[in-house]
Amino acid sequence: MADNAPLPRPQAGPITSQLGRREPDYLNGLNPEQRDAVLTIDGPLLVLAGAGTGKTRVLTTRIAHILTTKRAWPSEILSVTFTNKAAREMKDRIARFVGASVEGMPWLGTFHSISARILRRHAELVDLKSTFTILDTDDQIRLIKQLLAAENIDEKRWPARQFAGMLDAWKNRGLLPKDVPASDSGYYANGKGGKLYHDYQARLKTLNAADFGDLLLECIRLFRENPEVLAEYHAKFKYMLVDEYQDSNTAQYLWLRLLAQGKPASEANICVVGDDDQSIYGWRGAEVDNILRFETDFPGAKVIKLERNYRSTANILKAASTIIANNEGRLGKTLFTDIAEAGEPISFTQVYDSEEEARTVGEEIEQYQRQGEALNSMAILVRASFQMREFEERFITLGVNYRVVGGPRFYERKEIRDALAYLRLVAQPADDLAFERIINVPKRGLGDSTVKMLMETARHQRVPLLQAVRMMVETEDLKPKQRTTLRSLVAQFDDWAWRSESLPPYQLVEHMLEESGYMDMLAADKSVESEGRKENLKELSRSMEEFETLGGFLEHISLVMDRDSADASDAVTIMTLHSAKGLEYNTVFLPGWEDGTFPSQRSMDETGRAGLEEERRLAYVGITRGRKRVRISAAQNRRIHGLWQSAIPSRFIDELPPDAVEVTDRGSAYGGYGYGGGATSRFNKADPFESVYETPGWQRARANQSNRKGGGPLTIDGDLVARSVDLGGQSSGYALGERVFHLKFGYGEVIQIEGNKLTIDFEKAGTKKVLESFIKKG
DNA sequence: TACTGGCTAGTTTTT
DNA sequence: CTAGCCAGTA
Repeated sequence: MADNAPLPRPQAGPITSQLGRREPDYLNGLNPEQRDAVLTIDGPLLVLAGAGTGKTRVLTTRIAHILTTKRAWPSEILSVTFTNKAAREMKDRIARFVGASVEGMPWLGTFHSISARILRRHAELVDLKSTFTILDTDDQIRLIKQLLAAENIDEKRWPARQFAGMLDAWKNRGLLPKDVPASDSGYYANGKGGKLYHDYQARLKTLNAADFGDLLLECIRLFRENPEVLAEYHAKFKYMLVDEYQDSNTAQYLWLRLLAQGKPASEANICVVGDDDQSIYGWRGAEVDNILRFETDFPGAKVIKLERNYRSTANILKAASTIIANNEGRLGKTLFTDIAEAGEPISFTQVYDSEEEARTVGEEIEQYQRQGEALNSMAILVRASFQMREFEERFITLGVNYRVVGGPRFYERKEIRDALAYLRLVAQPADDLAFERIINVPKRGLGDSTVKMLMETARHQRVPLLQAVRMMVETEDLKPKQRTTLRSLVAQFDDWAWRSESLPPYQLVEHMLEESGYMDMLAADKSVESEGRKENLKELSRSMEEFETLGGFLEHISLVMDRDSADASDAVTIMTLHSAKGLEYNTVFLPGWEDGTFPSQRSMDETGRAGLEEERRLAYVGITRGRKRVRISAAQNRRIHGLWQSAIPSRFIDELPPDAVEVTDRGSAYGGYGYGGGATSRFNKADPFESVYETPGWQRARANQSNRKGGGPLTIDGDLVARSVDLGGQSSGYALGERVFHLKFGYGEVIQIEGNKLTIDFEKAGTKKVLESFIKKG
């Protein structure tokens, strides 16, 4: 963590210099609502900030205001964000207001980094040591696999990933092992889910480790079980601020509530900022309800809506607002702008296939570039990452510079994780997961059987693996070859541990990689990737230069996993809609607006109407990223899982306001079948919304369905799916005991029904949970 | 212990 | 289609 360093005492200078003025500088240029949000600092406050309405500005100015009016010291403000990027941006902006003295805002950070900080202070109260390791998903899976093996659970049938997902969901909901309802834990591995969770937690304690979920969950437990600790934080935090509140999950909500309990709810100095229309992480446990319920949680809360948009043209705002208006259960905001000119209409282009889509987008990008637009000001936002490849390929042939945001992150790359495992083991010799990772990397001739033996000893003696190695090399149990290898490995680690006292971390890692043979391994590797891997390791060492202690660096990498694209070159950005939240571009391309792709079929199948609404919010996020220009496209044909499928334009196209949209249909020119009677026809109707279900898109959707082979249930209809989900299993088209047929699994019998998910005992494939839409009556 | 073919599964991912 | 994982073989 960058702010781990001792804090400089805040300087009174810049603060007092602001006092005595009637109208501080930082209030200049704020609109009335923004100003209100900045100045209302006592009592609960909910700021509903639509896209591009100056949310971050309000948040940072508010902090600046609290500081300059001396209502609190930097260390007395708790300010929470979801991403490191947001935290960093806030720090930078506050520093600009108040001067460098704020560099030391120690409690400005992500939920996770702040929780980790608190936990390290009171680690012993939650059965950890303050040096505990933070596990990432990779370690988590490895650990779960071990537990599954110990329980003799078939990994094929009960994948570790699935259990990791369940664990995550439980922790997101703030549930300790004892709190998980039996109906929940009973499902996995025939009722062993609860026990596994319990064992998993126990294992974490012996490893002196916590996973991401634990950072919050254990913090909550700490507060609940130790009121005196909680009281300490009540006294400490005079003001609380939360960014992107719509993305908070139950655990984060509980965490905040506990910390806000120092005062009666109606007097809590808590300010949450968010936009219910940009809640796109429901599938990850985010509860939009948290923001919708704020006024109930904190009675008398003031609500301020920021609706004046400073980013986009009127046409873009109109399109976004019209689409999002189709959602129910909103707090209801409408964006508006002062800019008189409507700007370019949103364009919608239908193309023959995804290849042509990439070609078209490529051409347009080159055209805008010729007109003087920087590639940096253009972005392609896709629903799913598989859509990216086609654009990348096209840009390579065109020679257009591009940058992909997302994908495997730097710290998740294999070679980086290997290097980190070496470092972790030096910092924490009890880190068994790290040990297992590198014991045979590079290859040392220490295979499964040796590792098994070591683990056996470790378990019996109740010591970490590295310690078990020390014991084993003194016995005759190992084969001579392995014994020699292990002996020198231990000696190496002792040497590294000793060196770590004097060498700065970046030199230590270079030394270790060289000495361990890792670099030799890469040098011997003739594959294309090995060069890149070496580069990455160099980059790792470079990034470590600013850290003085190994512990400080490790904390940083486990929590601050951001992929800083330090790349300053001019390039088009390709990324998912999810990662685009919070960003803006002059020109935004939104390809792949086909029903099934976007909105994604799976979202609708799994969560029905709620899923569709979240997809719609994604559309809203996508459109509002554009400042000047938004260009939507849909392919008539797309290859999914290797086979070509014809697709109809997204239902969201039908929800766009016709007078802000311009339609072209390139697809028909290529002999593809267009839809309706000419591309623009449907937008010429007096009121395209008089019946949404009569629009060509829908008619085609319906026609498509009745033609589907097998004539399965209408899964494309959000309403129908939603109904079956909402009624909690009563409305399934299937009955318990019914014989059904699944294209892949064959015949089987329905043994459980949950909404549109059926558990079926297949004759050949065993028991599986499948979506109703994938089966038919047998 | 290390490699290679066959098989399976296949959204979104702030920490 | 294709990438990642496991099981069987050298």
